[in-house]
Amino acid sequence: MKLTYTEENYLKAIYYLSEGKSEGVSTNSIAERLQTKASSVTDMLRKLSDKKLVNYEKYQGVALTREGKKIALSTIRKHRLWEVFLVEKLQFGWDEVHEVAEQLEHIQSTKLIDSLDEFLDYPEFDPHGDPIPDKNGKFAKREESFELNNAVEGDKLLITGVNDTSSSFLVFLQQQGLTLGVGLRICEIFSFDRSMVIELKDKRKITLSNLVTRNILVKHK
Amino acid sequence: MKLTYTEENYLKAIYYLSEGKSEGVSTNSIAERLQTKASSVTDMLRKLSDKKLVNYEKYQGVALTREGKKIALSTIRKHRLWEVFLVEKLQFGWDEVHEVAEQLEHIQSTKLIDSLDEFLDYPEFDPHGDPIPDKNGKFAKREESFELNNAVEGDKLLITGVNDTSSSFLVFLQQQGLTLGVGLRICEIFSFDRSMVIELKDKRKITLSNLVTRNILVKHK
DNA sequence: CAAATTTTTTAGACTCGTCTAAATTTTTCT
DNA sequence: AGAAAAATTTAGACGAGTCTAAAAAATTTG
Ligand SMILES: [Mn+2]
Ligand SMILES: [Mn+2]
Ligand SMILES: [Mn+2]
Ligand SMILES: [Mn+2]
Repeated sequence: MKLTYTEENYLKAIYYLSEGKSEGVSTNSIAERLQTKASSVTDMLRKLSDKKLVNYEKYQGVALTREGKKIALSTIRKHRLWEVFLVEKLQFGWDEVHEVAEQLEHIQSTKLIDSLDEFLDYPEFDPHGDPIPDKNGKFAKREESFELNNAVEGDKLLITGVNDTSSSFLVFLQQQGLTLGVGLRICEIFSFDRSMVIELKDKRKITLSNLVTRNILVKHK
Repeated sequence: MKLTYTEENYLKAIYYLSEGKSEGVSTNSIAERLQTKASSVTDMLRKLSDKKLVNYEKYQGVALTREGKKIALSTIRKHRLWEVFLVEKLQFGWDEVHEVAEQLEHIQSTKLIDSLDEFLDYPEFDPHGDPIPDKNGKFAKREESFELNNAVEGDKLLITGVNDTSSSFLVFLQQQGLTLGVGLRICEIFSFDRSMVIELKDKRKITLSNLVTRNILVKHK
């Protein structure tokens, strides 16, 4: 089945919006995510439904079919592999890769993506710590990660990912030296606003607001 | 200026068709090259003309403006750099790269292409021996290359490129061990059909028809 | 040179993805 | 429940890129 750029983006959006949730995904949430109008979404849902990529009933929200999910995962796989390529091989910053990967993920060639996977030595996580589906759509589990704001004083942790992948947040983390794989220790947590003082390997102490700690994923060292 | 995939393909086609020639490029030749209809070409020429990317007068053929040529060269640069990437880094065969490069050439990111160029160590030629324009659109000259059918008995030569980049021709050459950089010596030329017997480094002798030799570029060793 | 042929453009239509405005259905609130 | 609000779909339109069929211009030929 040959899909357009746009159809793939819709499937990916529906996949992300349905993560966790058991009900169908709403028209408005898709519209918001794709920066388009609800009426455009309705049109596309009918089209994807005709192609048996989603189960869609008027006013009832939408869910991916097995085939639709397969395509969404394949697109996510391509996106994340390209992000690894950009960071590892072309020295992009982790805040710079998303926009380009958004284009590269639509290149159609099975051989290309499998060769790229091999060239990158079968990475399991992208530059933001998100797991990369393998050829069959299986994820490596992001082992016992949790959000930094749930840690307690004294914890020694490693950064494994981020929840917010916006450029501004990533640049902020980069400036503070907080990147994937960096180790840290919780020195102090202020209960009145849940802000935290953490210490890095080089003894530098940094204070992070709760907004920040909620968006950093860590695991125990 | 943000161009569509299709507009870039038209500019590239016009560039190739105008190489050498001094008159304008004909509507029909563009249609044939892009596997479309003359009426579609006329529509697009008007559009490109409005954007000042081509000089177009009804019934008079078309030529690229300075800006149009710049975009065509940038697209060709991207195409050829991606082809080098696919062959050098991802182990594609030289017959397999064109189709994928046709997609990759439309990815929009200056940083991406400049980083790729650096990553590949600023290659001057693509896997078919075609020169890669630099950032400013300047080509490395393909030094004193000529078509193999113009060689004479006894010549010792190196393969520098091909005229025909069709998959079937490239697979044929590959099978015969005739790839870029391979050395050969002309043993004999049969005047009745201009077919040639050549000898490779490993002493293997191969007979090539004139159709083949016309499509292989060589230089003196 | 005038007729025949070829090339090119125009006219009108179609698909895709989008939009605005209006209608309809569902949900929320009093 | 019934009204108000919110969510969703429908109707109708548009631009990009394509097509076929027909008209117009240019070129070739007798
Ligand atoms: Mn991304
Ligand atoms: Mn995308
Ligand atoms: Mn090519
Ligand atoms: Mn192309």
